[in-house]
Amino acid sequence: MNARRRQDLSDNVATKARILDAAEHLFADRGFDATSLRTITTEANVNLAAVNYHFGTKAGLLEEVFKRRVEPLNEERLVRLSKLQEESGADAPSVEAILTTFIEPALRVSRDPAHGGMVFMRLLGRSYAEPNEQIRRFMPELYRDIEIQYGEALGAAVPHLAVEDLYWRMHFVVGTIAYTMAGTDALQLLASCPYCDPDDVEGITERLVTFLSAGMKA
Amino acid sequence: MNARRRQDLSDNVATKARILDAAEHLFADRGFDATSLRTITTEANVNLAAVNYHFGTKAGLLEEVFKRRVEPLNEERLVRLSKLQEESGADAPSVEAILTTFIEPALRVSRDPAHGGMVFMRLLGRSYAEPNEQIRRFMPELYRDIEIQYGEALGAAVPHLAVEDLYWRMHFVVGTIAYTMAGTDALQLLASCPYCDPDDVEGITERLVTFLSAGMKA
DNA sequence: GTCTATAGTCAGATAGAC
DNA sequence: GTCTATCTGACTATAGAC
Repeated sequence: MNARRRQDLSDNVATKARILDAAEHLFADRGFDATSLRTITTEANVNLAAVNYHFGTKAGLLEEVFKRRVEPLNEERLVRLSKLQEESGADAPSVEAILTTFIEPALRVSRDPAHGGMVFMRLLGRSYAEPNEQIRRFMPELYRDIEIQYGEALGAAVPHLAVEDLYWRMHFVVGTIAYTMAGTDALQLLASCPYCDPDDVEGITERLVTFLSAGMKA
Repeated sequence: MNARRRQDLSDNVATKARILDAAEHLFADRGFDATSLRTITTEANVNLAAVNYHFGTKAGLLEEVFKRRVEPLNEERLVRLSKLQEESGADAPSVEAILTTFIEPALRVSRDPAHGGMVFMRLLGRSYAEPNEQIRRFMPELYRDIEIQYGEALGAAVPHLAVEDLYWRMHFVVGTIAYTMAGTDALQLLASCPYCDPDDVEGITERLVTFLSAGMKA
């Protein structure tokens, strides 16, 4: 009996996870609208009706795909930011150090296939610019604490900046990171760079921090 | 007879233009997949079959929507860049001056409703991150000359930079501009900024140039 | 919790009259 | 060049057996 229940539970979890994995991958590759439930359930090796059973609607599935990755990611960012602020004592942490606590957790995720890896990062990057109603509704919620905490930290790091300048620059920072995550080959706009390796995540991170810190302090 | 022919021609042009206008607006608001030909033709006050008659397919319409705006925009950019280089003579133009020739034409377009205005800019910004096959195919073509000319100009302006660093920074620049154009309220991620006015296009341009130039020269 | 079968809707595209 | 009418196919979602 217990074995049976465990089996049921494990199947249940595995089914949900398989759907989430397939959806994540397909949404990242083709976009939300262009991905049908049929394609998702086929790739996940589950029945077509399973999505509606487990997630209610296709939009519900999309939301779960994001929540599963973004919540732990942002928690880690806030923990690192707190630690950094404690270590700095009375001094405000540097812009570089603050941005590093924001970017490095994303870097870690992007290298860990078990947490979505580059696939989810691509999806996340694209989502910042998407008109999809569902995404526009729940994403700001997922980022509320991030905005507040990083706004305060960066404000202390560049106190000479007017408030509106600070916010615009934070906006630019987020945009740059989002587009970089969305895939360096997103539009192959810079297709001709023979030296650029999109898989060199550490190198990109370093370049991002350098570039963004300079802009932030300008 | 002549009057009749002129009328036909004018109807033809007006029909195509009305379809393009409606499609541009609806694609920008809802995205490509989420916009049906029925919605477009209804808003344009033309018959459903007109899209297929004039543009072949829905994808063909999308391509025309982009071409109509991007080609003149990029031509103006290249003219300004050339002029700037002539004026500078043997000296390389500054990063700020180069970026200004890139951003200002977009600014001008965004203020001119007759050329698409903010609506098209939003669509264009989003398109950089879109997985749509059609867009990924024709956009790099539209930007080939831009990439070459600006790559050379910026390379001369920051000669200390390694080639791969230059390309990455160009990528960051394009990403930031695209994201900013995609709509400052794209995800309302920075919703809480009480001072930020998304309609203050000159102010945003100035801030963009400052931010990006600092990053470029870091 | 999983499956089959299907309802109900809407999509892009075209044939053929005018 | 424009229109009506319609084809064909795909989609999400659900009811109900197991």
